[in-house]
Amino acid sequence: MSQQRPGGQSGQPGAVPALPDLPEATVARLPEYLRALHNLAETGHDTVSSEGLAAAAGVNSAKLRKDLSHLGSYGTRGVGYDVALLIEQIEYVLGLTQRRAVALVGVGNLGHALAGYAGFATRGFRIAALFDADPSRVGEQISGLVVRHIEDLAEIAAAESIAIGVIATPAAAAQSVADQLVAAGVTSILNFAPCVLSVPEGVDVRKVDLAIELQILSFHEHRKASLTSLPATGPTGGLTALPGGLSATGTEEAVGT
Amino acid sequence: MSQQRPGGQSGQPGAVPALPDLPEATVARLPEYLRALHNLAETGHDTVSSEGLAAAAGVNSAKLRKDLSHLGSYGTRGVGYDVALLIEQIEYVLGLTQRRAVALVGVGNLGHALAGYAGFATRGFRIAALFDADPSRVGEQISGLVVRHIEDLAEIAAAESIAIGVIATPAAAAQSVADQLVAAGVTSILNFAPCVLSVPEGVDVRKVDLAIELQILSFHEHRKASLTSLPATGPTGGLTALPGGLSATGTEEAVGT
DNA sequence: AACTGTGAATGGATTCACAGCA
DNA sequence: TGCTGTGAATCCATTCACAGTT
Repeated sequence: MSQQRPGGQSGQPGAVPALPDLPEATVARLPEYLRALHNLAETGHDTVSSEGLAAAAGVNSAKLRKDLSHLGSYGTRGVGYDVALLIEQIEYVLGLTQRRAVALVGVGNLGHALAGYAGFATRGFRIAALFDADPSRVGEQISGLVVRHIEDLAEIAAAESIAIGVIATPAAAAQSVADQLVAAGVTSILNFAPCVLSVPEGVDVRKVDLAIELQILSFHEHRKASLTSLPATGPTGGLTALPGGLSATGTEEAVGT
Repeated sequence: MSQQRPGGQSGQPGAVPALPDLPEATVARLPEYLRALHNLAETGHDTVSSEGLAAAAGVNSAKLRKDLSHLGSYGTRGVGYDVALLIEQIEYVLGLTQRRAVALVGVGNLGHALAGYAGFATRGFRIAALFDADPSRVGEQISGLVVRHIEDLAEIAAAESIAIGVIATPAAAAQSVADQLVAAGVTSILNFAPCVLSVPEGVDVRKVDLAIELQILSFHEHRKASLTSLPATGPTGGLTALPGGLSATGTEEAVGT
């Protein structure tokens, strides 16, 4: 449990090291832990064991402990983790101690829904501005915000200190929008358009493609169907008919990314 | 390998070759390759090199070749891959030779958007029915479909051969909806509600949590900011606003990964 | 000459199993 | 005793580099 921190070892109790560089897989799970912790806090739990939190987050406990150990986080042996403290630590690491301003570009079908999505507001973000390229949409009011023309992006992004952009435009427009976001100083992009974006070094892009998620499920449907109708191994290549071949999506683990 | 084409044959399972069991990471990338291939086909390309396809899909060429080799797919050395053939192979493996019926539960903000999302229709899926638990929403017409009460789910799922369900309800309702989907014979679930679902073995769940995606980006923002400025600070219980908010100005020069 | 397919090497992530602390 | 934190072992994924094919 002894953790080293780069630069200074003041024995400040409860202090968190600067920013440990976490494995990406860990980073991707921290938000899920955070959500589970908030649930626990609301239901009156002050402490929680790794087993309990792992169950609430849909992972196994060894993974959870390893993830938290990367934070340098302290649980108490024999007891568990302090819920409130762990929430603080994770929120700090994720940079959620400030409410981050987000620009949303594209107020079509999906954009409308995102603009109204309460989950953003309740989990650390503030949609600070809406943009669209279609003049007939500019001026429209959505969830208390007026849609601005994309040309105003740079100006507003600077004024509102916007560092995160969400692209909810058609694929054809996405690269151009990304370029404009980057030019306006945005360094993180969440892209809902079904296309690859190219951005300069130092800009992070995450992609959410709804159809791709369904296609992955479709693969598993296809495989399940082919397994039930072809109990024995298929032709070609000496397949292993091992029962362990299934990707177990049991009652405890139901999530993947 | 004697991989036959899906072609106009019926979806009779006995007639098709067994599916190779692909690494999950490969499965998750195949839809992206497929999208890139469709783009290439539309722009008149008959063949494509691993280098070219990799660029279009946003991966490196070694990974792409390894992925495709798992399919048993044949490119031609010295030439590349046949675009049309590769599309067929990937669509076959992903189970997209049939248009799969999908049930969408929850027609709130997000549900509305999903119901109208053209990408589902153009990429292998048919939204066959909409459901909601709120009686005031039942009967409403969205994108040509009438919203049904969730109680009718089992009946309609059977009639429409629905094996895939999408949950776009609030978190509080999601587990109950998942149970009902499973009871209705659904074996794959795409969950947009921010919660962990528990489902029986054999049911696949994928989760999309929009706030989590932003929180992951937030982490990277935080890290970028901490690299360019402050050394070490942390919350010691009382939240002190972090020094140096964020200089949103430019600065796309900085870190690597 | 150009490109694929793949064994081998590397690097990450997950899991195991237990030492050590409350 | 009950639980965390962590080295060691294992598993999976990525990358390298080149043999082999057209």
